[in-house]
Amino acid sequence: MPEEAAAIATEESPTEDLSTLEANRRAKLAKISELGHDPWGGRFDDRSLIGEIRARAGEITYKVPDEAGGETVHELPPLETEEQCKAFRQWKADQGRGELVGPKVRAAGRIVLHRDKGKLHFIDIRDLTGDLQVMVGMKQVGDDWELAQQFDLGDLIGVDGTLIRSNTGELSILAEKLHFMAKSIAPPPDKHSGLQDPELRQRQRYLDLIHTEGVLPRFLDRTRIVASIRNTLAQQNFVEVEGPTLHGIAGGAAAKPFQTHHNALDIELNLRIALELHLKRLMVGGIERVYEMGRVYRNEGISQKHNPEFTMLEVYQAYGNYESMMDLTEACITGAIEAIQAVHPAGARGDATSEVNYCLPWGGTTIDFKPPFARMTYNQLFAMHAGVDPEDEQAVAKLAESIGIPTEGRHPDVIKNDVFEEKVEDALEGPVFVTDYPASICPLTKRKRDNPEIAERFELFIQGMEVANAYTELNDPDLQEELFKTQLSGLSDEDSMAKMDHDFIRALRYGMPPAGGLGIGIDRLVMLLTGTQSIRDVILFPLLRPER
RNA sequence: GGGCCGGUAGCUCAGUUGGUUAGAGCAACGGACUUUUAAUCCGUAGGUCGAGCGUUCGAAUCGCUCCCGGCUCACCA
Repeated sequence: MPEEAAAIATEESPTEDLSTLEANRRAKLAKISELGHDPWGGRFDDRSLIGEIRARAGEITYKVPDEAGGETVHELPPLETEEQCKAFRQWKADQGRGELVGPKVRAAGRIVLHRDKGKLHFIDIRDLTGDLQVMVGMKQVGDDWELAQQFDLGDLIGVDGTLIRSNTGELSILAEKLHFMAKSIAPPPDKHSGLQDPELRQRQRYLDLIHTEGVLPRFLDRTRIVASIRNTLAQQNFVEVEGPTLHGIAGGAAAKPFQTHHNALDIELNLRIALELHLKRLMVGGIERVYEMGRVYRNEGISQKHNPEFTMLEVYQAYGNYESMMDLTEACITGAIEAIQAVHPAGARGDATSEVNYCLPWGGTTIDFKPPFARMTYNQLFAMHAGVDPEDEQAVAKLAESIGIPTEGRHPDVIKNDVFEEKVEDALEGPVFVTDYPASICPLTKRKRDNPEIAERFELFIQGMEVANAYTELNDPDLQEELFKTQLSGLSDEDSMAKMDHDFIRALRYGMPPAGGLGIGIDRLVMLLTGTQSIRDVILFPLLRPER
């Protein structure tokens, strides 16, 4: 053979033995077709969820025919311990005849374990609601026995059979008819340890959902939390809307936007960084209680608490103020806790009562969400955790210097706030509503009537994380315009004119009702309510570098 | 961007001071088994040790560069 040809042959062979595992699975796929089954399945009506099937365990009986031609129906004893199972097997043997009788059931799921014991296979299938054992016996399934030989871990199958218990008490479907739904050509991860590499877990989230314990329930909890918040808001007559995500001017927060371009209009656009300005326009339009829960995009760093796209809830309530938003925040969070606990049996969390447990695990500790949450002023917390009188500018500046915060030529309140972020926020285990912020660091907030130094604002801190932020909103268009200009004063005229949202100011000039406004970071709230330390574990597909 | 740690079979991981042909479990393949529980038992096959360059008689192991990831600090909110 010429050298070149040999080189080509070896170059090509890697693709072929790239995976003998895959080749084996493809061979079985072909065999399934030969046996007259569609290896990619089809509609499968009237199946029950595994959770529903498990709930029917009590219907299983043991029928013993008697001499008169009738039969005696025996209820099954508890079969939880080895002794109980052994005793039941002995009892069955003593009866001489009789059989387990259970309801006919139909299930579908993914094969996650496979124990092949000669002419009887034990197959564990998994669906959204849990796992269930299927017993496939050569005698019981007849022609489908050959199909069962083509099953691999990861395949999706359907089963018709009788719900029974095995000799060891395990609830099982004794299969009578098998159906093939889809072949897993790619081999699944280790059946026991699953995926460990955090990158693979995020990149191939589908595998993580199937194989990593706790992942699917956590994301289902996320969905329940979101649904519950919508419920709470609906009950209080808030109207959900959908604002634009493409903004000419990305306003409503101080963050770097992602930039994009519209071809037909030939204009530059930004992905939104906040929901605020359009929701306020809608309040002008008469939607007095309005909210949006949606994705915002910030072109900034990634950390355990930051993903470039995240879900934000913003709520505005006409004729309310920041204090109305405190009650609403509490209602949303406690409602969400009740919603996720309603689906987890109380015992599963080691809690014998059926009452809602507001103490949720977090790292090695717990967070007590029992309402009402603590409410403390900014200055109180400052004195408590920074150990310095917040009114004493000299002492605050001295403390700032000592922890490396620059003070030269900066506003005392700005220095104070740097110290607050450094010394106080991390110490706030919470939940605690921090109120009465210095007005100078909250330019877009209404001030207290009796004390213009204090802004009507709160932030909710839990475990050092800022979870919610609320204001009594500014509705004076002239003042708003003024503050926009001040905010942009560092930029060139060209830039500042470009960034001034004139339409928003124009809207305010038609009169926006006085209102309370609230923002909640949904991802962070989900982290706290599910005991998850990383934001990437509550986002199904966090941003990753492209695969190389 | 800085510091620390890591990348070995499809998956989970060992691999000594640089020393023979790189190992195990699971998964796969062949065989036994109709009540198993990560089934078990016997046998077989499976590797560009992240990539490249270098040091050396000899490199998974040492050095340099790069790629990828994790943790952490910084940045950002």
